[in-house]
Amino acid sequence: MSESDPCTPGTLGGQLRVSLQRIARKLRAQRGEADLTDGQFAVLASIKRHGPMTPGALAEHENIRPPSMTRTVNTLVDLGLVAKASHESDKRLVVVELTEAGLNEIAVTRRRRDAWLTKKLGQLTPEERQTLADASELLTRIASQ
Amino acid sequence: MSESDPCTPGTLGGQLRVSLQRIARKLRAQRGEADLTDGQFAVLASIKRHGPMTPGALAEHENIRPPSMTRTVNTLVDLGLVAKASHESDKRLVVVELTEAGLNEIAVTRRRRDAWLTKKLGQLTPEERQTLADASELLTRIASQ
DNA sequence: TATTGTTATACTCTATAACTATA
DNA sequence: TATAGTTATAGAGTATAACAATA
Repeated sequence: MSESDPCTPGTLGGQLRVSLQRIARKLRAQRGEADLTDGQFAVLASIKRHGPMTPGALAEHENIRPPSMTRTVNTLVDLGLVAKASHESDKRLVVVELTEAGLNEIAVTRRRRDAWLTKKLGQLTPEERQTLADASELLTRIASQ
Repeated sequence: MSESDPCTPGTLGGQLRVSLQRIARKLRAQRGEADLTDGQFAVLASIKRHGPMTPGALAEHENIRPPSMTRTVNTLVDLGLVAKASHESDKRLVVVELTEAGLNEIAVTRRRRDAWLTKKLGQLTPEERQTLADASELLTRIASQ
């Protein structure tokens, strides 16, 4: 009945959820004024990771509806960060690909967003950083299931 | 060029940020149809944690502007989850407090939101859960600085 | 005159439904 | 007929600016 045993899945679940949401919120708050929104940046990162994709595939990937993705993609096109190409064989399809500027934007934005967390991590001990590195892998595994 | 040493603050920062945002997003996706929004729930949790507060204080707490908080609070009042009272001495102030229903809503929502993560944690080894428990504390410390 | 809260209004991101073009 | 993408329109949630009440 040690309800407070921190390693019971139930107890840990509640505690971990709170800490994860709190830090995620803090991370989000580091976004600069002229920065891309989370949704816009996620599209760039998705294309970089998985290669050029159709708007439909991007929408499914980001868990939003196709019309919303059309808007996001058009914004990115206007910003010159992605380009639309037509599919070779199936003319219904649009393929969204990164431009040079888009690729560069990913690097710049990542650097800026990492800065806050990197600074905080520098204040930890090597052991604590190792714990977070291990946790990072576990969380990625959980999230991908 | 061990750019990939996972315990360098810089490398870990990028990797951890990605995993944190991914899991936070997944957690958010567990929100049910009839569930409160994150902003609404945060208000309830904030009042429970810190006691009755003015809309202004809540707005500052949640990093949104006062007019937005007025809207959120009014929605919660309509739902019967909070109540507005007037301040004893300063009649400009409104004090927002939890109702019984609001207190109950916190418990129910927490239980529902914890369910998904708890299930995932049950599939880990005790050692892995300990790692996440340790990480949870570290992340809370980082977020509160 | 300063402060607190609210109202009026607009912008962003998302959604559903209807439309166009292609298979 | 079915599918991919888009356009049209609407609903949250947030913001800024202007206003009312109180200190």
